[in-house]
Amino acid sequence: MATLADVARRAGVSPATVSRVINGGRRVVTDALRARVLEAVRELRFVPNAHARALVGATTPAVGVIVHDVSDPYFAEIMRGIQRVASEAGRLVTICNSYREPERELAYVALLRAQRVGALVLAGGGLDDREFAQEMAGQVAALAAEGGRAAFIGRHHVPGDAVIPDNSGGARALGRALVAMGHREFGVVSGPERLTTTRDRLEGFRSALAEAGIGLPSERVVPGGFTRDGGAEATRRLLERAPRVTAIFALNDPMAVGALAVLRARGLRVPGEVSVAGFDDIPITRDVEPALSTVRVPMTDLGARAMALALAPAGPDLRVEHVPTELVLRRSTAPAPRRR
Amino acid sequence: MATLADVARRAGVSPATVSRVINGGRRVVTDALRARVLEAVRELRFVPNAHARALVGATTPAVGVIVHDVSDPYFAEIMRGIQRVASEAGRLVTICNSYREPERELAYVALLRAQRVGALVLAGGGLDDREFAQEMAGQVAALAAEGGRAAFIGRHHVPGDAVIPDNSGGARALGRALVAMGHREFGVVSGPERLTTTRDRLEGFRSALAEAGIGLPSERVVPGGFTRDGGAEATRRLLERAPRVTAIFALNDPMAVGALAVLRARGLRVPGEVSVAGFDDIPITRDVEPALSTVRVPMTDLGARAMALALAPAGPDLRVEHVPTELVLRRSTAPAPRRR
DNA sequence: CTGTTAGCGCGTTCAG
DNA sequence: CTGAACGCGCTAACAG
Repeated sequence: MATLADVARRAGVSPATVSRVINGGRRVVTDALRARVLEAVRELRFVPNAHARALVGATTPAVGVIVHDVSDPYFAEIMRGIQRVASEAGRLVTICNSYREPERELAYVALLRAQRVGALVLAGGGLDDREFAQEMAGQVAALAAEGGRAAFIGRHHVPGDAVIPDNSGGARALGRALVAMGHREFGVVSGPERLTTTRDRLEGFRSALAEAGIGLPSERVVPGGFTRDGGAEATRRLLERAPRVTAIFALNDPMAVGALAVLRARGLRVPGEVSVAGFDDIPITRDVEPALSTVRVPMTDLGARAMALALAPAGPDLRVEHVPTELVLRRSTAPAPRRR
Repeated sequence: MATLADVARRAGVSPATVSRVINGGRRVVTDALRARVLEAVRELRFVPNAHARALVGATTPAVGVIVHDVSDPYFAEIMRGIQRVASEAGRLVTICNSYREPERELAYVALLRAQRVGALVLAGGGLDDREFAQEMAGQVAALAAEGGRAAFIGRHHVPGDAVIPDNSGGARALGRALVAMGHREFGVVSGPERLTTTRDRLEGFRSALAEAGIGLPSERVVPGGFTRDGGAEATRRLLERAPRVTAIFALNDPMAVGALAVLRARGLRVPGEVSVAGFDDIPITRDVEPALSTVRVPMTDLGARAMALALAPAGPDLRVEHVPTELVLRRSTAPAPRRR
């Protein structure tokens, strides 16, 4: 493969000159030479070796992103914002799927550090795990020591820049709305228990019910994976335990879609007999039947802000941005039926 | 940042020994020394610089994937297969979104080459563009010359290993089925015109209609972006031009979902007045109302096969695998109404 | 303006 | 089994 030295030889100039032409912010090379060099570059299909370049301290064009799963629409929307900001900064994004495995997540941070990405965004709620948080904090500190910068999306137990959606407040608003509609028998299709996202949403919802003196016994909170099928499975279990619920809160939209599918299969009318609400407001919420009530999280914005933080010049101060969420009522929620 | 030399100093050994411990396929280092070294590595949170490593010819643990857009469920499913095979091979996947911009796609190939990923999967149909194909062929050849390997998903005009779904055959099967249901007035919600995927699906559908002596005038083929909104927009234009169609074929599922939304908004019953079909069989097809008829493309399998090809030891032979597709009829298609 | 020189951090010879 | 020395491809300092 062609190297800078090859190009220099072919153009009859020194390596340094070729380097100047290629990186040439300044017009420090004669037009005649410059033309000869560019010609040689084209003929040889020369691409400067990014590794050699990074080795001498030049910055990498890449930034890194670690998400749980890009096939999850939540992260897909976040990616859109990330990509927009990165593009504007002339950076290329490399994405890594951790599939919620802490070990893989750490391995990816190491990989991206090894690749010397200057900026790193960690999307996806944090984990309530002391050991993991410590390990991650160490990695992030190492990255910072190398002149890089990491930004988290969601609440984490790791010190670092972060953009945090108001999960608790959104869930509380939803809870209040359902209570106002007369619901008293609630069920929650919950997410993985150790995620801060799960905890915050659950806590907000609980607090709204508590305001009205309504309890939410733990058998009414059924955990599952944050996916459509996870939601379906949890909904089945919930209906076995509490067949008389009139409102189901799924902790994210794909789970809510799974809940709708199960209710339809059982012949329970939504929202006639049971109301259903999700969280996030992913695009599909408008296309299911009935259209899904949910809490809008400005996902694209979240991604854009986090990328901007990660791309900002390093500094000692920790920047944390809190982002509001918004209740969106559609047709899947309605006043509670007289009785079930 | 900690370097290999730092680790060596701390452990009281030579850099070469540290290197051997880290890459140590062989047991060429005493257990005692090895332990000292690993201890130092941990304390310093040392991560070998991937750039320096790549520079001396070692392989990276990373493999690269370039897709149009991971937020498209089609690619998300493909990613699942890719990730599975990569994980089994102990490789980490870095994903790049080209957003269908040829220039960005080429830039990513260069970036990944520069990062010395040994294996590269290019997902997403090819482009009918001579210049682009040539440029890409050059990049892929350069990658091969460096000992790497690229595999394409979909039909491309670039010589290389590939996994190709039977787009044409699937569309033909769908066309025949609709004809058999008595449909005669067709409309197509089409994709970006220069993609081979668009062309192949369109061609297959056309050929099925032609068998029955039915023409498909070009004003009945309305192009749009391969997204839900692109489909909605194209459907609106189609309905203006040809208000009496009884069957709409959207060239992928998200577009079909957009079509359903528009038809619902206009009060046209599906499938009572208009039948709708998509392509790919992404998960959401089961959750829209009515459930969507489509052509199943084994996306996960596509990804897995392509990754396996890219990971296979280099060889001179070109391997191309053709993968069948399968017609899936659900509730969005039905016999043609008597008249409209 | 251009060429020469000296590393960046690592793996890999080659001696010991 | 271990250490010393070299060079991967490039950019940055310094001369000229």
